[in-house]
Amino acid sequence: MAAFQHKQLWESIADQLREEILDGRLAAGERLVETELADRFGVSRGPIRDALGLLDREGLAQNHPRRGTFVASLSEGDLDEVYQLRRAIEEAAVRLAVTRATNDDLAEMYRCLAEAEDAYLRDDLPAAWDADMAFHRSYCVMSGNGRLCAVFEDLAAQTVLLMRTSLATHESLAWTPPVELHRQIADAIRDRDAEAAIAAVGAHYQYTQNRLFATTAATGATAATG
Amino acid sequence: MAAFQHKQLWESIADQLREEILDGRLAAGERLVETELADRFGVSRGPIRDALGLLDREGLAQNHPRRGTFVASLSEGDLDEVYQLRRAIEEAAVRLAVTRATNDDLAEMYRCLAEAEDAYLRDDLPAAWDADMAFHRSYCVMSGNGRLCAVFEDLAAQTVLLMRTSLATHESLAWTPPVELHRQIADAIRDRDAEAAIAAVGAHYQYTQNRLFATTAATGATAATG
DNA sequence: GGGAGGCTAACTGTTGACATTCGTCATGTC
DNA sequence: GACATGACGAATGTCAACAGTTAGCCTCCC
Repeated sequence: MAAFQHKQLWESIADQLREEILDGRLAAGERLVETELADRFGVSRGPIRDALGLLDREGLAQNHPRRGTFVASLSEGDLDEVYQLRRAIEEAAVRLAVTRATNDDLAEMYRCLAEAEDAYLRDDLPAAWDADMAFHRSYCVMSGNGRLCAVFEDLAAQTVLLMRTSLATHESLAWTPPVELHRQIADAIRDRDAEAAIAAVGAHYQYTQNRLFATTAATGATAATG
Repeated sequence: MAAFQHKQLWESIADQLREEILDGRLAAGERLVETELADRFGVSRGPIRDALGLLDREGLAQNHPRRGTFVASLSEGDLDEVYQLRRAIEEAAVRLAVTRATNDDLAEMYRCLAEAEDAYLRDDLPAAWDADMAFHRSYCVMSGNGRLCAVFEDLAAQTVLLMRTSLATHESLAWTPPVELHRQIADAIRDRDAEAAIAAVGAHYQYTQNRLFATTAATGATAATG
């Protein structure tokens, strides 16, 4: 199951590009020229195309046939979609997690939670966001559902991209995430209370979406993109 | 927005292969040799590789690096995963659908429902399954969430594959789907009652999973695959 | 006779090159 | 002066070929 398998060339390239997109080194909307990337990575265009294809399906890049691939530039409509889906995914995740979580799982979850809270107190926002995502990831993994985790990972990456790009310029988005709501989720999972856990996830996203809606409404929504 | 865009070669090939996999012409576990497919479609291996890559990410094929691509053979564990995710996705879909559904949308949904019921009465199981899936699809589209629809489509295809393959030999799987539960979903959406709609979807999947669990438990679960 | 080792064939991963298409710029006309 | 038209350049889609690896089979040895 865990046999070490040679990482494909295009897989490594995709990892590298994904990191750069999420870091912001590759700006949203930037064109990804196959020949340039091929030169840069010292490979031919084949693996580059495979890597770009993966990023396209992950939602981090957008491919327009015969016109090229661009770093995804996500709109506020995309933000809505991502958060709606994340709520659905995570509600299902906690429903399963309460029945499957081991003590080690719970410890890992609380560790992420503590790290996030600690980072907030230190005013280290990037670290806080990372730990926050790790917390959400922890109970998705607990669900034991690989497909669910895969969808979560895609949405997590797109969330990071959303925060990194246009929407990040709205300084009001650098708000303090609701640590109290996070703790409600964690405690409900620990107590094996499915209904409470689902309600806590729902409350979390209700709060987040209200917050985001207030922000985007205040700045004036730019309607359509791509 | 709806500009006619040239369909890529690999996209057409993926469509064709997907159809054959879901039809059963390509059996589960069967090897998909790139050179053979290239000869068959009269193209080179490039577009074939792209098509297989798409099917891999859709869950209809499984690629083992350096060993080849095979038609996915899904286990009972996969069945659990798919249904857990479908429940999550569709609960979210109806929550959104109740706020967005137009009269035309509702009419289309009830048309699918009627067609499904009609097919059941005619004992035309394949047509019934198709109409059933079209019913589920109808309210996913209503959600207006493109990412949600994309995930649904992947899961729908995998559901068809599950029914077509190993599990289809269990004749008890050819049960009469719960038309009453379907109607509850439809009526709740029509009445713009989100809570009732979500509950109806939950009840539908609770019933289905109980049914499937009873079936697989009775036939003896074959534990792991791949 | 059974098992380990090497050999062969086939397929995948990758590469470089060609043809087609899209965007851009310059030119000509109204 | 502004718009439409044509040509040029560049990048993508596709193709054919090479190298590395995997799986299967045969042979040899115990």
